[in-house]
Amino acid sequence: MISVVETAEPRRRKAPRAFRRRQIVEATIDAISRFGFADTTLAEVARLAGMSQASLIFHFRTKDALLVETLRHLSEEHRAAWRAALAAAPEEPLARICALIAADFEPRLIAHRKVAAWHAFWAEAKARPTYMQICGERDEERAAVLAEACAALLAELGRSAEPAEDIAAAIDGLCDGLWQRLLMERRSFGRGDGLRIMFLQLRAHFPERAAEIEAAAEGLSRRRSQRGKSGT
Amino acid sequence: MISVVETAEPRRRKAPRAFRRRQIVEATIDAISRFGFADTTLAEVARLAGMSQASLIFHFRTKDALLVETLRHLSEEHRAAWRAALAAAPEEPLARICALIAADFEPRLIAHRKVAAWHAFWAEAKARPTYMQICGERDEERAAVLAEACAALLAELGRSAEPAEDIAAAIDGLCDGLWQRLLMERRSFGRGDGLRIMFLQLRAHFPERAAEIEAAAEGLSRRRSQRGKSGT
DNA sequence: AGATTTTGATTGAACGTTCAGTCAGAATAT
DNA sequence: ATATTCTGACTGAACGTTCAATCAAAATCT
Repeated sequence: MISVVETAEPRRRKAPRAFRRRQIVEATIDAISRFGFADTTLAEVARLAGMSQASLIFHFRTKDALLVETLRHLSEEHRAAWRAALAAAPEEPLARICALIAADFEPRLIAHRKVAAWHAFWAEAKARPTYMQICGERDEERAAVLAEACAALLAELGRSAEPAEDIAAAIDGLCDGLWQRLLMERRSFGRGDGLRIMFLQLRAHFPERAAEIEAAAEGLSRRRSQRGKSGT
Repeated sequence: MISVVETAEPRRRKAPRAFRRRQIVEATIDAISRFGFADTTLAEVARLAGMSQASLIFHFRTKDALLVETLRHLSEEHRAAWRAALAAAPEEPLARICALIAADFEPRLIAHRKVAAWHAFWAEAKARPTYMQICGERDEERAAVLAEACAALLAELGRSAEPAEDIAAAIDGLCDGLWQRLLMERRSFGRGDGLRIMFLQLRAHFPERAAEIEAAAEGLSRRRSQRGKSGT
């Protein structure tokens, strides 16, 4: 439970730059999730990464740069996940919405380490404009796609008068809220619970398509069991 | 914008214990909301409170104790708010649900300072069991009341088969998610937006009572304008 | 050999906490 | 009423610790 990434030959030097950086970023996520943002020190990150404190400073110039890189890593991973899910989904509004929701609850993304780190950055973002910007970019893009899909679906249903933006905001907001629950009630609240509630809400917003939504939910909980626990 | 609580005679010594403690707690909320948890130092809190660093330690024994007291203060304030709202609401399930939602968006509670501080504590909670416990107590109680009201409402509507707990979780989760948006998009997202989306979701869950819900929403946005900005 | 990567030892700054002492006002004595 | 004692509130200066960052030397790779 100490080192994050084990190599076959434990003492290989001169690992590729990118590999070491990634290794350090993962250790940073671990440190933040275990000790919180305030108590995450370079010494602790170095211990978790299995290397010296000076090495961290060699690869990232400052602690701040390391933290920014870590947030950017989380952000990119999340963006890649929902983009891939969207690309794989059929060109149909409801399917796209379901894909976005499912992507947000992929086991890899909601691993406790990462959810904890996300929240730490979010909380700190108000004080650091850089964090705010990185988080903001990520959210805006996804929110736009979701709102678009909602608008298209409402048009299909002859409900164009209703505010697609607000329905999208409700879906997006519930995602965030359930992520928070994943963090706070790790033992009693898992991926299956989150997905179930998301799709319950989706059915409430689009009762005409309840059957399809139910089917999509079934498909998801079938492929993976209740609580996902994969790492990266 | 510097001192939190202004007194008529600015330099009165020997202020009542409780008064000073409160003054310090408010300064702590300010410091956390401005600089983040990691950069909140006793020196800064002292500056904001307009007194010496040593005085903070005199009133609270340690920095940790001050932080715990601050979290407890936020928690109590929130609990008092929804309990009062519940007491004032008619003994009718839907009205109780509306009251709980409205209470969560009272201007006093969603002042930027407080939302920011809440999130900072939530993020640190995973690393500090004490925080987790204080946050947990608050949530559990409210969630139970909300679930009960949902169950009663479903019974009224002849929909007892549906999972009241999950609908309550969806409502609660959206509250949390929208709070997060209040924090991240302070400029573009206010109390009115939050309430509008909350009631949109509520109408989706209980379409039979859409008219009443609409009326409740109207009543709220009428009494207070779009974005509330009260202090304390 | 020369460039790159890694590290232990070190440094200066910042932090929470301690402490001896000041001050104002209440309590008590005269 | 005035003087004296006592106590809780408050402070500035200092202490010991912790932390991010530096650096020169060692190890490794090309």
